[in-house]
Amino acid sequence: MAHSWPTSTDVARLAGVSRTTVSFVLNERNDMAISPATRDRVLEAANALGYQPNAPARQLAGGASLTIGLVLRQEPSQVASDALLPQTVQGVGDAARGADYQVLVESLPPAPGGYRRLLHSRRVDGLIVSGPLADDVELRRVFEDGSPIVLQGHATTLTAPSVDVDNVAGARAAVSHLVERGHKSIAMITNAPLTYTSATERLDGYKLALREAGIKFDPALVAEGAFVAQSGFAAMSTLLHSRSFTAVFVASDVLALGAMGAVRAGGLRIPSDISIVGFDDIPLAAYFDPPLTTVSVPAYALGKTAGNLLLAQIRGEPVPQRTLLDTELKVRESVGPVAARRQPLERTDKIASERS
Amino acid sequence: MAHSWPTSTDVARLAGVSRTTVSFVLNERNDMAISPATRDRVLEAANALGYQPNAPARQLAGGASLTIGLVLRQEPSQVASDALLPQTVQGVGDAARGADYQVLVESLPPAPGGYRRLLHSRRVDGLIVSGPLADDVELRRVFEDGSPIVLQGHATTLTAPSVDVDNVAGARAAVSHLVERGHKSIAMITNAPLTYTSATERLDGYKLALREAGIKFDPALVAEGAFVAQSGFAAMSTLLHSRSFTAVFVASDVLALGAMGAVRAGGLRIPSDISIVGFDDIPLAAYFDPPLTTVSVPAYALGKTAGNLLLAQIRGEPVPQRTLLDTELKVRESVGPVAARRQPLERTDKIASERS
DNA sequence: TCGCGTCACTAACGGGCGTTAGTAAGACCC
DNA sequence: GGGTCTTACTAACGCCCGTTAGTGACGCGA
Repeated sequence: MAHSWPTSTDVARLAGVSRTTVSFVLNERNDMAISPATRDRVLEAANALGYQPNAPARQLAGGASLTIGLVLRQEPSQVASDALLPQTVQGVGDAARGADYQVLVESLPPAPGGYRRLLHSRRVDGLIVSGPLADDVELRRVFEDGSPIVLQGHATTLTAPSVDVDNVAGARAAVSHLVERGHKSIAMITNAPLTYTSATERLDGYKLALREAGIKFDPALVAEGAFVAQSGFAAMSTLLHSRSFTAVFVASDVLALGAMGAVRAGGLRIPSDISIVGFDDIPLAAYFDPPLTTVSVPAYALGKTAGNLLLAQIRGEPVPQRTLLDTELKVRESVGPVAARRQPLERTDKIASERS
Repeated sequence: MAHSWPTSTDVARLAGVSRTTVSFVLNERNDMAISPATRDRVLEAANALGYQPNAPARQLAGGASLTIGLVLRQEPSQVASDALLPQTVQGVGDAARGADYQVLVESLPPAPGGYRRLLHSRRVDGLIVSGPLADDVELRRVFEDGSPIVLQGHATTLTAPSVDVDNVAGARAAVSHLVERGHKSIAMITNAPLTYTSATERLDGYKLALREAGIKFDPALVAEGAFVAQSGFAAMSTLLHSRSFTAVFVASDVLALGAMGAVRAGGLRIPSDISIVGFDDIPLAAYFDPPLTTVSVPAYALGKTAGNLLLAQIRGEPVPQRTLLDTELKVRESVGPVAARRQPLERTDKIASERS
């Protein structure tokens, strides 16, 4: 089917030199002297043939794979609703391109031996692992074996370098913003189950801001969400029917949109009845109704930083164990002054109904 | 840094056989007779050492790269706001995994020689190219050279196999739905500039539905959008101030959200004053206010189909030149009966202002 | 006992590249 | 003009695997 493309032997023959000379010229090795005339002849020949070095052969000869692996450990439903993923992937890609590397994306290999196969078979020089890892024994083994690895977005017992956004500080800023506007009764909807470190960290930031404001933490004001808008809708419905509060910190914009729907379904208005602050600043957040005040996550930078750290590690450079990127509070229109205290909503069945 | 992992020689030594025997056993070749006892010894040894064949060496010995390339040609800003991209990538990944292939993602190499380098250097066995290609001379050359290629989402003059959603039928269904509800004055906002085939196809579907309904096409009712929500906001503002209509077909959910903001900014309500139908059915569309009636695009299937077609092509099987996937109209709450005719809005400066 | 066929394996090569060791040719010195 | 030093190159090996040709052991019928 496909042609058999030219090899360095062809270039050598055309230029009338040995294959070794071709290799020296093309790899720009200055420790070996090549006359300018020969050099030009070789380059010209390579150009004329459209020669492209055979990557696997090159790697076999002792080089690197020039490829990094990006392993997405999250569930398919999670990645589908992860509005920041494209930006992160782009960041990784740009970091890679800067070092002439490629990116191999492996979306969730629950199969045992997943990492090992990739590294071991020399397909990749290192791995960026994103998503929940909990106590991934295999990953630990691979890392302790000396393979370059960068964790993205999740702290673990692993001592591998990790990159994440400063979830605690971001959540704290979000809740402090509500406090500054006079809110004292502030609920929270988590972005994920509390087995996810990003969820616990954002919860910690919430608690911290409350403590700083002298507000007592009330566990009943915290509802657990999970990745998709529907869970934000459900969590908000529950909160509205069980407790009274004037503001909510929803630790994910996607869930915040669902939560806003639940607020409306309850006949309340944002921000006059309920104020909302989100987290992530997905591209659509500025177009919610009302535009969502949220904590901006530098998704592109997250990917780029992870990529650069991995590349540094591959080059054998020392790398910090934990890198936290700053968030930024984007103030829009979903937060208002504190509303009059109200009673929890009455139960009505239709409110909690799902949407397609 | 990283260890030097076991090679097939190590396995052979441990099993007390030759390297060739190891290869026969591991590749399950039945044209060569191996005693069960030896077979087991080899497998055991491989297992004990955690042996993993060296991919580049294997490829050099005549095999394939077992990798397909996914080339994203769209602008960074486009991919950032492409809410369906994660699903598409997952589809491609699943198709690949089924054939023991990996996926190499190359996000937009505007550099000349981009495709060639990838194919030519034997890094990938084939390419899925998504995004605008217009008249990509280089891609044509590569394809005519016999390299397996699948185009995703864009018709061109190229005769390479392509996969796309049936944009015309989808748009037609969307607009027909509005017609059925009694609308006769229907505007449209395109999802992208008309140099993009997906934009012209959706426009064609719009025209087709109008013609079927006996409604005259009015170019002044069509505004051009471009990928991001802001452009939907701007296009809608323009339309509202220049023309009178009762419904809009916005050929992208992301833009539809922006458009909805413009409608509200004009003091109008959805669907009582203006009905809206979107396109794409992004995960958040069901949580817009009101929930958006839209044309559902099977993003995952799009990726999976593209992957499967490419793999078939790599295997040398015949492949259809054009594959169109069906859309499905999701009826939600953004379309109502036709409202009373009204005059265009008065010009007010603040309405067209940007949002951060 | 020889010839023949099967079984179970081994030796050796090829793939394309990087690289080390080595060689011929010219320049230079006394 | 024999020796050393530099310049400009080449021959040959290794990376690790798949694969083809070949070999020795063995059983069996004539």
